Amino acid sequence: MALTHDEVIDTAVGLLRKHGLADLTMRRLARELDVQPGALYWHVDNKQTLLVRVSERMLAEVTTATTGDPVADIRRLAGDMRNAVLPVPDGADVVALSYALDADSVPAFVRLRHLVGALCDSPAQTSAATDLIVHHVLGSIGTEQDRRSADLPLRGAAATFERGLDLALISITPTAERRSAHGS
Amino acid sequence: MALTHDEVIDTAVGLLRKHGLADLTMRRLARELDVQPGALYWHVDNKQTLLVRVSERMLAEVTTATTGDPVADIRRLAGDMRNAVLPVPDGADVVALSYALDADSVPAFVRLRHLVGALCDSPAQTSAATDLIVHHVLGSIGTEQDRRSADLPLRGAAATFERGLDLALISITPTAERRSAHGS
DNA sequence: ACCTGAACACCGTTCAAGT
DNA sequence: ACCTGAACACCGTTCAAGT
Repeated sequence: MALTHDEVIDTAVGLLRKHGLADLTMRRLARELDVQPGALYWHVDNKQTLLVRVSERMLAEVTTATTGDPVADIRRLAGDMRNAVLPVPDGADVVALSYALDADSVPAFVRLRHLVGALCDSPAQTSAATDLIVHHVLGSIGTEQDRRSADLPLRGAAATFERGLDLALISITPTAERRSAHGS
Repeated sequence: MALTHDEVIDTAVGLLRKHGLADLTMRRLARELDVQPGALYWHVDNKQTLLVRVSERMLAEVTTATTGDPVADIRRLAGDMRNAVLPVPDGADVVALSYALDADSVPAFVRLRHLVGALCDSPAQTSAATDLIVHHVLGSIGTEQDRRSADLPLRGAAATFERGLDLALISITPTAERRSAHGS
């Protein structure tokens, strides 16, 4: 039976999940699929675009329901992204690449932008705030993954992630709401 | 004359600056220095620690003078980091690695943390805000470099960088100061 | 102390040729 | 249409042996 594009991507995600980027090579991927390395190039253009597809697959299931409160929704969405990417070694690097090259094709990013937009006055502010949040989410995960792979202590990674996210949210939350959020 | 550690790092920085990570290989580095690849391992443990030293070298000259206003100083320091890293292809990735593995050995990061601390009430808030700012700075640069190397348009990268930084600063600036800053 | 030579176990990508 | 076989031009790292 012939290889499919999806089969290639799924196997690539599995390889990344198990061993990280160092073992996600075109040759290892081919071995895993019992084909010659050259066969992969019928299904993907090159390794870079393969990684973009891998990133999209990793975030495909991050589609939280809306509660009506944008701040709460952003917090959940960011948390879900973290949960999806953190267990995949080097996941943050791969996702950062796809955010840079093709952010619009990742529903989770599109949705985040939409939620942030509900709190902002201008498109420029929406862009800046979305970027700030994405950079923090991916930066936190990346640091955590780099430290884990070097066997360094993680200190309170989850808490630092949440606190940084809260700071980013404060900057786009009207003062009135902010006061009530602090009280809760 | 014998090779020195500094000579190895300097040549590595030059290679990164000219061609990016894809051409900063141990073998290419050895060729540039007119030695056999194995010789490098007398001077550095492995490629990963070489990259950490390269990052430290890249940021070594980012040591802006203090003006007394922490917000202005943070803005300058962040801008100087951007100017130092942006022209070096894949520089953001390399610096992110060293921030994760050994942030305390990079004076620019230590100084940023100190400046942020002057605006925060607790060590936990200082950590969170420093992380937020560093993630934004490196994330912005990384996105810009990924897009540049893929020949994609950069849109207003510099403006988005500044706006995101401003948002991060708002979150740790007392309301009173914020109002006067907006007026200036 | 510092480096060479040579090896080991790999890479991404291309492309004529097969089916 | 989809894949093999084989090549091209590379990798990071180790280590006995030389000076």
